[in-house]
Amino acid sequence: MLEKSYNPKDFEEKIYAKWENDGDFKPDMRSDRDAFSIVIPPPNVTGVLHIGHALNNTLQDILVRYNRMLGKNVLWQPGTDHAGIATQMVVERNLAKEGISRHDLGREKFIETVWEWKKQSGGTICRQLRRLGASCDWSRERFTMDDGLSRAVRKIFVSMYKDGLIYKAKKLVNWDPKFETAVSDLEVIQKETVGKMYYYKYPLEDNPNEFIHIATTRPETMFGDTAVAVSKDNPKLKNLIGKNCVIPIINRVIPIIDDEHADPEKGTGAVKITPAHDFNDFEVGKRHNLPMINILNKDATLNENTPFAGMSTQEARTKTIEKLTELGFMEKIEDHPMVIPYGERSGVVIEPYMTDQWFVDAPKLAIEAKRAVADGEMEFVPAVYKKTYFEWMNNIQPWCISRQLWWGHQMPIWYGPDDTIFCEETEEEAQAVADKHYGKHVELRRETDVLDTWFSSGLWAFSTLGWPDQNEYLEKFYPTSVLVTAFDIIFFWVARMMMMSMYMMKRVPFKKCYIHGLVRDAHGQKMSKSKGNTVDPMETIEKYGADAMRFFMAAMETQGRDVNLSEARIQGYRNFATKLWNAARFCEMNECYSVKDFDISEAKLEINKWIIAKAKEATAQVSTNLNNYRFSDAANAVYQFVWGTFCDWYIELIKPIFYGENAESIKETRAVAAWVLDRILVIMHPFMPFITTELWDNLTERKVKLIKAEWPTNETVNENDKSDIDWAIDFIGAIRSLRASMNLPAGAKLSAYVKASAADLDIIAKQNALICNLARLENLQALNDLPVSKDMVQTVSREATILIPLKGVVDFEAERARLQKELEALNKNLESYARKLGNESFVAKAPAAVVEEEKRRQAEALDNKAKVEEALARIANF
RNA sequence: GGGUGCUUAGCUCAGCUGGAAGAGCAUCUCGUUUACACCGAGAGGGUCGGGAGUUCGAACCUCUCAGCGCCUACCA
Repeated sequence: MLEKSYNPKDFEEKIYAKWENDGDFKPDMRSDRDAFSIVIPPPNVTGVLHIGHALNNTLQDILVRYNRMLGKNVLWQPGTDHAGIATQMVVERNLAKEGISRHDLGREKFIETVWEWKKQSGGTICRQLRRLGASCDWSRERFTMDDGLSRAVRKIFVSMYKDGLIYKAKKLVNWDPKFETAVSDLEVIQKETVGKMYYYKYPLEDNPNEFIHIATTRPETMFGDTAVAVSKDNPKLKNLIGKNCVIPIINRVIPIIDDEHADPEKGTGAVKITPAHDFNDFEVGKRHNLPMINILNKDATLNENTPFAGMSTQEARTKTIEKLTELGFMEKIEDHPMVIPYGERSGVVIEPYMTDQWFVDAPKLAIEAKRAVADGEMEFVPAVYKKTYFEWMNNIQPWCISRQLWWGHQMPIWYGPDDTIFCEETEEEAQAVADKHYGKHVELRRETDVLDTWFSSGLWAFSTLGWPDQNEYLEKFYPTSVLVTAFDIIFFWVARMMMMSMYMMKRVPFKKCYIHGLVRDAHGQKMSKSKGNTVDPMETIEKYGADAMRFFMAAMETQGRDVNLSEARIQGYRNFATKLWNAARFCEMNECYSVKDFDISEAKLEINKWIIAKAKEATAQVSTNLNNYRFSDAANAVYQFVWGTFCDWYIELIKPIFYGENAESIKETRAVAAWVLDRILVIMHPFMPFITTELWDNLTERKVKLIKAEWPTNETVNENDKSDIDWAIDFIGAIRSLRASMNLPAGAKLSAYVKASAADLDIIAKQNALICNLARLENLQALNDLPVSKDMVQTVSREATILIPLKGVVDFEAERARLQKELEALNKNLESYARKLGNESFVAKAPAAVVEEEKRRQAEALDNKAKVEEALARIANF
């Protein structure tokens, strides 16, 4: 027996453990069925499940479970990302608590500590994914720093290096002074702020009483200036070109040059050029062969090339202004809106910094990655994201992949004594090549830099499947079927996977890419810790169950839009689960058990044929919508069928059968009810895997597990099977509505009369008991020649007129008002029909079916109007 | 600056190829019935941001105005 109430805590974790132990998530490698595969967007190993993961993984799990039930051979490949900076940060923070820095430990020992940490605490997010119900094949769990995946990284690195797609260059890069490493453009967050614009002047070398006026937001960088640029198109300043000016304080002489970068309209028209600390100036410097003076240390303090060595940029800025003011060069300071770059992880100001770094030739790799999308080999869903993808790919810059961190894939680069580079997959190979190169044994020095985390993530689609080793998983599951991810990592990850995969595999990593939005709070505000509006999905699961949260995610996921999290709505879906639970209890109490080999086509009762047709229809809707990644439409189709059709109508309609005496009918109805409930469990399983499994396992002995039950396809629905009961439902609705509007006590059993076509009367005759029961009627009979009296209220359902005698209790005023209102509505509609049908071009140009439909409505409305007028006439004098 | 999206019922949002405006929550009535009050029945509520155009017909297509958002960018 099922418990009296739905309590997800009783079974969710238990059921998950059983699935996993039974190996239900593993693909069948001997099967030759179609493959369906997804690689999980690897969460950071340091991560805890946040609400965005809950959405992302719910959607994946729905697709995975659906396809598994469709009979495909399914692999959902899980794993985690080593998350270079993030992880190093966490471990460093832990060490700091004990007063230790990573430098105290040294590189090797530190890395050991990170691995130790991973062993202790790295599994959190995977445990949480299990709690959510994610049916990944955990036996294949991978980590981007695993031996196999590391080998993949080295192999592709070497290959790209040898193909000239990876190169070393001394360039300005985004430098994070906190972690003392380069970061990529994408890891820099631009924040709008109101800063200051500083105006001051540099004296000319040949005449210290003449000045060139400068405007800058960063006066402290003046010690790195190696020129001042003006445009030759600037009539006021062009005469200065070719002269020299003097940087105050340090009294260094620099040239005034002509460069298009100096826009006469902006600032003072003259720009100080600091090639080592500004991306634009760097370009100017290259054009004019200017010296590049580095004024910063790795931690962004000023170095000995400045008078303020050791100070932070802020301190130095204050000092510089003081000094300039003192010397009389300062002119004015204005507020100035500007954009300041911050490190995504560190939160500190990013400095353009001149260093040796390694780059991937992204513009070249982008060519094939773009072509694959343009040719439809990889398709974005929704398609708008294709634009975003191309927009970025068309403007892509070389990708800085080297990081001066310790945690990550150390680059397979070795330097010879004369700094010759040897790039090989292993140290032995590099040594061998080097020895041959030098003609003798030499000492090699390994590059200390590690790779950007996203380098290894870019290989995820094939490295997790065992590449570079040829194997059956790679064979069967690559390219993967679909990647499900949020739009914020299209560039970080999706684009890089495309580039890496097209380069190495010559095939797309996934055939489709489903992009979902962000999870926001109930009012569409972005969730953030500072606003205090974050929601912990684990708490939500604790409170309402994983199924309720999953259903919520599915029901709210409309293509590409953000999801607003509403606790009320999650509670609503918990209520939905309760509803299903109770419906199942109803079936159980009435002995509706699945009948082996029961043939639904043999159902004879109208009501049973009806629900079977509706169930097939709902199944088809869910299938179609899931096939098109329309999660909310799929979820709503299930919801509507289960609650609105099965519970609200079918269960109510079959109660009289169960309370009656017809053994044949009871037997058939029990079998059908059980069949429909089973069908519900099947089509609901991808959304709510736990409750459906619990019910599946408890209601009857089963031959198959629900997780592997067959998802029905290509069923035919006989429209005739639905029509009578649909008619009766409308009819019951009309009576209920009439009763409510007339304030007739629910308890009062009434008689009713009907005037209708022979066909409709036939339905009434057949479904009399059923209608009377739900409409609370004593009896319902055809109105033949029965005199119509004033003591009757009237309503209309489709073409049938319903009359209910109310001896002496009719409130004529209320009834007149009600009928009058109905009449007005009909007249309004009739006007619109007449207008349309009176329009010659409508009749001539609109499709015949549309015109016919309009005519039918007109006829129906006219008919109803006559009936209402009749009723009004009847009570006219009371 | 470039790109891109949004504006529909009190709230949060659906509405796929243009053919009589929908859901959930909230609100208001009413509760005969042992599956369920985490419930049931009924009802009210929208000139689909403003304007113009295309069309027989527009929430949907075009233009325009207004407001909001996101991504991206080197404006000293």
